[in-house]
Amino acid sequence: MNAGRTARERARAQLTREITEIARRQLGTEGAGGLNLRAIARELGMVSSAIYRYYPSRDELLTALIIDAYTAVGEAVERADAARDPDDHAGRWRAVCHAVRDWALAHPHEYALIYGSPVPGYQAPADTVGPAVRDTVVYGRILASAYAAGVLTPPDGFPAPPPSFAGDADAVRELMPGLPDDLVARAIAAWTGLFGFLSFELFGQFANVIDDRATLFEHQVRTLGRLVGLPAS
Amino acid sequence: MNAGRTARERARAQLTREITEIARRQLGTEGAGGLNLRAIARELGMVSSAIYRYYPSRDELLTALIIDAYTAVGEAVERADAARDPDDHAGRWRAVCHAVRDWALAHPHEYALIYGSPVPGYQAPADTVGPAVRDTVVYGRILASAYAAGVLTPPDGFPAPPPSFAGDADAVRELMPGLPDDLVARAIAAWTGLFGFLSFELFGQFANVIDDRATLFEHQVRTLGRLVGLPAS
DNA sequence: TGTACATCAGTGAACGCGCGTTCACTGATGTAC
DNA sequence: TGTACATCAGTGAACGCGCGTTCACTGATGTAC
Repeated sequence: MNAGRTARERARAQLTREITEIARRQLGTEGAGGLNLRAIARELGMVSSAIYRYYPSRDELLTALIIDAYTAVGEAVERADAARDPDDHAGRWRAVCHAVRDWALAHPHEYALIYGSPVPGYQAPADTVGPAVRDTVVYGRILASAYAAGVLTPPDGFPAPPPSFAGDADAVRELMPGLPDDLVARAIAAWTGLFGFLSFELFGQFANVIDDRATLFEHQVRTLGRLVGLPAS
Repeated sequence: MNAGRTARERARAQLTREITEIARRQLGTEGAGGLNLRAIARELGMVSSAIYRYYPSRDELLTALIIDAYTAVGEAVERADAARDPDDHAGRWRAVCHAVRDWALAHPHEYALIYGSPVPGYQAPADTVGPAVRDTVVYGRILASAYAAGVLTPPDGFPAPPPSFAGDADAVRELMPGLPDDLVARAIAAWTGLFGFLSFELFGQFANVIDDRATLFEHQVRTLGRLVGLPAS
């Protein structure tokens, strides 16, 4: 990501960027399966084999798109969180949720790429893991901070997780240090509730049923926030 | 779906079934985009054009697969619900959730077909609508029955939906007659929470984090059930 | 500062492959009298 | 019960299309002395 000193380096960075941009646009019309190296080359006025100077294969290009998508939503979430008063934990949670939704609505096919059906025959390499959890890291930070501040007051009347959950709770707790198992489980329920809503909205399950999705989303976000114990605000 | 009196009719029904079965298997290895009429014909030992006696196009075959998938999960849910004591509303809810999950784990690619990313360039025709809501109809029936029996006791401490939700609540209420707006909103949160969990599980978001998914699922189902007010059981 | 050599972006041809769909046809199955 | 005709499943050839990837090459850009 450095500036690139020589003309060659700058040209290479520029073309790499153009290739991924065109590929991203292809996602929008054809989906991940329709990613087409020859069409990209055509649009750039190059011969198809020239693409191989930039990406060694179709799969590598797909990996770059996936990492870009995770990075984009992660950055959006980080920005939204940073713009809030750090002590306004409920506001930060809502800001994060809306950042994910705004990004998803603006980039539905990139959302589908990372949160929809896996691309058949494609195996995500290890370097997608870091970018993939960037948004979840922010989420975990908010909850950990709220818990440490003693402002998490989860509603009563819910069951406690079984002891056998303890192992997985430890793994998730690395993202939200300090939270007891009960709240870790609720945190997962809220997080999956967020993406469950967005997948229903983006993948068409709400068609002809829910019209005012923004209103319902805002309400669901507040409901899920309360479930993990964030203040009503 | 009648028996088919003439040999021709029986042969036609049989071959139609075989075509969809092979197509379903293709989904598993190639995804929806890889649906391949020529490969199906090859496997049946027919010439590729013969497929057109059974399905007028690739899209029609895809539509049949989608309807089959919705029907399969709908029937699984109906069976699970029917096997329970009708007054055990919490048990019926859990049975429904487990039926969806069991079906999804047994048929991950069909789950992806109906609850994952939309197939690019494919527009679902109107006759998918009925099968698509079959599971939701069962869900709504359980909640309506529990509400009518006066056994829904939703936990306190959650926000009320805004008045602007009333219109969409009316639409959803057709599936769960009698429920107040507040519970309709919670019902949607629980339903999206169910599918949000399953999509995370099936699409790989839990990889390397949640190992004992059955345990966490059972717990989340109980948590979501309580959220809509079902008894703890 | 100029020269010799190394690096590398892009070319063009080729390989091997497979797709969905149309159409005129043959021959077996079904139907009406 | 037998015959004449209609229906329809499956054939085989063809159309038009495009894909990912490899490879030997040319010529421009960059580097070391």
